[in-house]
Amino acid sequence: MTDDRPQATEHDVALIGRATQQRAMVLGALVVVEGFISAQALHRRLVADGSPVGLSTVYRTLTALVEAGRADVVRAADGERLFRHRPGPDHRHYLICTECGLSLPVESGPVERWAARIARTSGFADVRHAVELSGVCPDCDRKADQTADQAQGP
Amino acid sequence: MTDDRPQATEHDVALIGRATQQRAMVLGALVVVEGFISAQALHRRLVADGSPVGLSTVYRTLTALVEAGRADVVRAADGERLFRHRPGPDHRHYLICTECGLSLPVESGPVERWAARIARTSGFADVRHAVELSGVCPDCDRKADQTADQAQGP
DNA sequence: GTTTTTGCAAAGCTTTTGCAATCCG
DNA sequence: CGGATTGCAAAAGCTTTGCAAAAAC
Repeated sequence: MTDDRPQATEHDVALIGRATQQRAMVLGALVVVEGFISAQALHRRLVADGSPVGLSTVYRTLTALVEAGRADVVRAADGERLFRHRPGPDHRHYLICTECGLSLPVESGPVERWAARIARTSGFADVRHAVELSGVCPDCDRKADQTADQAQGP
Repeated sequence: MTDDRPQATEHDVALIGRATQQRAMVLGALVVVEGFISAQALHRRLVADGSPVGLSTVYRTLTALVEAGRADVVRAADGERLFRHRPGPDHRHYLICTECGLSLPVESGPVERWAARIARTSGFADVRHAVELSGVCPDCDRKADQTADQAQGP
């Protein structure tokens, strides 16, 4: 069976308006992913899993989750927005693999302190920071090396 | 006369291929702006100034400048890309006013060191970082306060 | 029974690309 | 000349929106 998926859905979904099946499915899928994913990719997953949710609903739900503070959003290099379920209330930063999307929380104390200091000393109000670390994770890097080897001849 | 505009153009333009009038105009306009600006806004400025450069040329030139390290690019909240002429060769971070676009370079040593350490310890390859600080500059903040005061009644 | 939400299709955005005409060297 | 560059228009992506049908409370 396929019922071992996390489903802290019904409860959370109410936070963004009426509790509908679609919102529960979108949130459920987002939780399962455990990493950043684009609205379109999430929609593809839902459809593939036999949960035919409309793309606009996915967008609307994700936007609502972000506004409600239940999801984080970052901007990929190509401009796509990537969403991630936010389990706790803290503000974190991630190191994201540009190949496979794997995301790793990183220790962000120094950046937080740096940003706080700039906020204090700059005279600016309501200072926010967005920090995105990206790279190629060990797995993908290994695969890339193998491909490169093949390409230049065995 | 209107000849007091910075024009370190002809020389720099050569760095991205042939020195054409259009590229000189795009780079010239970007230098004059002294801050972040979108490709479309820059195009509007050029047209308004009687320099009818094609929008695609603006995009191509800005992209080339970024690749050549002569411009920085950041992503606005709405996904638009904002470009800025980079006078020196160093990699910098800015504090950008969300109201007026004013940008201030900030001291970024701590972030650089933090990012470098993550890169070293994570096992990821080719780690890059994007850091964006934004807020409301003192001028705009003052204006906003005045507006708020008026709104709630004098 | 009313009000919100959905889904589809169409539009909106920024950005990229194809290709003939044009310009630089 | 000959290849690089331009400009237009069309295409490509991601995201948003209008509106009738469906679902929630």
